[in-house]
Amino acid sequence: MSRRRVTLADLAEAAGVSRTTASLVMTGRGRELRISHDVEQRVLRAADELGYRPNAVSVGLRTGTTRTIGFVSDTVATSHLAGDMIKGALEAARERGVMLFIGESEGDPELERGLLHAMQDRQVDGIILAAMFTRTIKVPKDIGPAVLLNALPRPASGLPSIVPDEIEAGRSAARVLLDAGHHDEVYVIGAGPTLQDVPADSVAAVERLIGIRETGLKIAGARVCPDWQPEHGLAATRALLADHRPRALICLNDRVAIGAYQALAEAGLSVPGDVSVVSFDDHPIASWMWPKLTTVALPHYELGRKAVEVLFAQMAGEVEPGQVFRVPMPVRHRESVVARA
Amino acid sequence: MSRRRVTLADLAEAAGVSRTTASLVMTGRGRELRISHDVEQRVLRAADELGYRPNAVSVGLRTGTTRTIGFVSDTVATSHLAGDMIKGALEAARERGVMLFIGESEGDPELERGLLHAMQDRQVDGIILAAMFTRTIKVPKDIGPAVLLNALPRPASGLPSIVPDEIEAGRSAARVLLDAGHHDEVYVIGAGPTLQDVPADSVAAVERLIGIRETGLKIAGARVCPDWQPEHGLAATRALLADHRPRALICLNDRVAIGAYQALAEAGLSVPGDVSVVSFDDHPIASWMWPKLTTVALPHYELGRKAVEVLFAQMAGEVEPGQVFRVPMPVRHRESVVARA
DNA sequence: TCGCATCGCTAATCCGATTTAGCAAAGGGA
DNA sequence: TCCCTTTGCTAAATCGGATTAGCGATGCGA
Repeated sequence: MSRRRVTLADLAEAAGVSRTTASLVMTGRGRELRISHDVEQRVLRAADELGYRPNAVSVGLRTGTTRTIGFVSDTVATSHLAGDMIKGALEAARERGVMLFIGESEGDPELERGLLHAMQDRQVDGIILAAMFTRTIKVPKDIGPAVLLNALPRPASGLPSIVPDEIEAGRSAARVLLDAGHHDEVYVIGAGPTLQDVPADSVAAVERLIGIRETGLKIAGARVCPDWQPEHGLAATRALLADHRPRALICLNDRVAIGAYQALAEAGLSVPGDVSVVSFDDHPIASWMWPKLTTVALPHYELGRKAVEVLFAQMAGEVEPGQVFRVPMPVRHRESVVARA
Repeated sequence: MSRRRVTLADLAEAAGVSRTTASLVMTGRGRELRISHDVEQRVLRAADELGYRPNAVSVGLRTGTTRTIGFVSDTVATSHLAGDMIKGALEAARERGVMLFIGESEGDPELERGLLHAMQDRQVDGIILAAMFTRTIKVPKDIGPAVLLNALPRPASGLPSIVPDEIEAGRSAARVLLDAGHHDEVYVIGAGPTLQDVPADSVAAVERLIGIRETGLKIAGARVCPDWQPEHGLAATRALLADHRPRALICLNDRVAIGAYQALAEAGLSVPGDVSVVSFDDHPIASWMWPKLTTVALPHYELGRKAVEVLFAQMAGEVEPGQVFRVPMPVRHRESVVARA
């Protein structure tokens, strides 16, 4: 039904010129290569009439660049938490006329290799290696131009990294409470009080704690969670409330905060009247909770954008080997923190 | 640093044969074209040693098929709700050795055209046109092999569609209540009682209502919501409770149910003790609510898988023009429904 | 008028594979 | 021994562009 695609040869014939000339005009090198204004117009008009669009596969083969990048993640692509990362990458890519391949390795190195190969075979211009949770990863050999998103290379690899600025986020959370007059009776749920008391492999936990402590906020106590799920937050907060009467809680993420809300309600304590709560991540649920949760947001969208920007900057030679880009985590002020009486 | 890729020419030279022979062996047509076992082994060994992998761009140019498909959505790709759709598509694609381009049109037809062009220019073998919420869409001309995901073509277009089976889901939700002995005093929140009382353009609302009513469940009353957000569910349920004392609620999605929970709590009613609640979507939040919400799940993952399967079936000529595939919506039995005393 | 530069365009090659057509050598029948 | 197949492989064309090298015509200075 639909006619064969219009090729450069068709265009050349329609305009009555050689394929070379047609190509020169279409790639904008007409001026440079002394094609007359008259012929140029003829070609452009024909291109318009025929609806000529160059075959990107052919261009890719000839030039070696496909205006395509690969986005390989452990599972981020489809996660309910971090889809915005893809969105940021997608928009930054579109602005550059670049398409995105996506793939999920599910943490399987064999699968990851396969995906990287499939992408390299398709001549992607670069690759974004993304992780669901901020962590260190081993970088495959011969990966070509690449950046790490939400991840740091385990042995230094020279690849640039883009990560959320968790330490500053920790400071921000603490400052939210300090600014509200909470100088003591502040407890931490999810990790702490020492940097050893954290869920396994959690870069976020460690850095958030560091940031919190740097502000000088006095941490009255803390409860670790083996994992940051609502039920763990619930259990940890219940345990805390058995012996203590907090005036403020720093929950190490929003899911933990859900559990904390629950435990506080059980204990007959109101948020924020009796206890102020501040958290991290800005999971969508944070603005559905009641009262709405004040939280320090993971900037997924910005992380995704930045990854593409850095990838291109790197290909242009504008990035130091191993450079780490920290993306600020903004505070979402909502209803769960109130000034201390 | 990393050596130039190994090409077919390199392989041929290493094996001491012509490029033709090397190609025949590598594409498995050696037998057919009478290449001797000896030579075949020589080529295979060389390929293994050199780590030869065919350049997919070149193959794409020559054969016209790229083992690549495009996934274009209004916004589904990055939505917190439907990332699983991508995941299903991704896995089904991987099983077939196919890569996925993704793109988001954000509902902008101009942007959509651009994305489709970018994909067609890259010679994708087929396209999945996906929608965030089930709805009817206008299908662009000359789209080539394509399927509609979570969408139906506005003027019939011959393209196959994959949609969740919302009518059966409505029946399922009603049956959950009927099975628990709720034959009356059941109210609907979000739409109804008639098929005109629905949010604009909501296929889901209409079909869920149809299914609910088909079971013969007596709907004691209903409240429409302009949009299915928690605050609307809250308002609608408050309004309902002002005049009525329900024993069960069918919320038309989980976000509405959050609001309903809130309103019930305000009114001093417990779930499920006083009021059973059943809902739709199985948003992640449903299993975090307290008590955990019984809900009829949108099978995002299965929808995504099915889209890829149908796309390939269609290219193989195994699909009727305009065929509609309805994917079952399973009930997630949790804690919000209890047998009526 | 001759030689040379410039102008305006095109022929030919290349990218890395697949595929068609065909060639040289060996085998088989008369 | 001659001719015809069959066997086993390869040369060459092709996909759709980008790019290099170069060709004929014109203009200019000497």
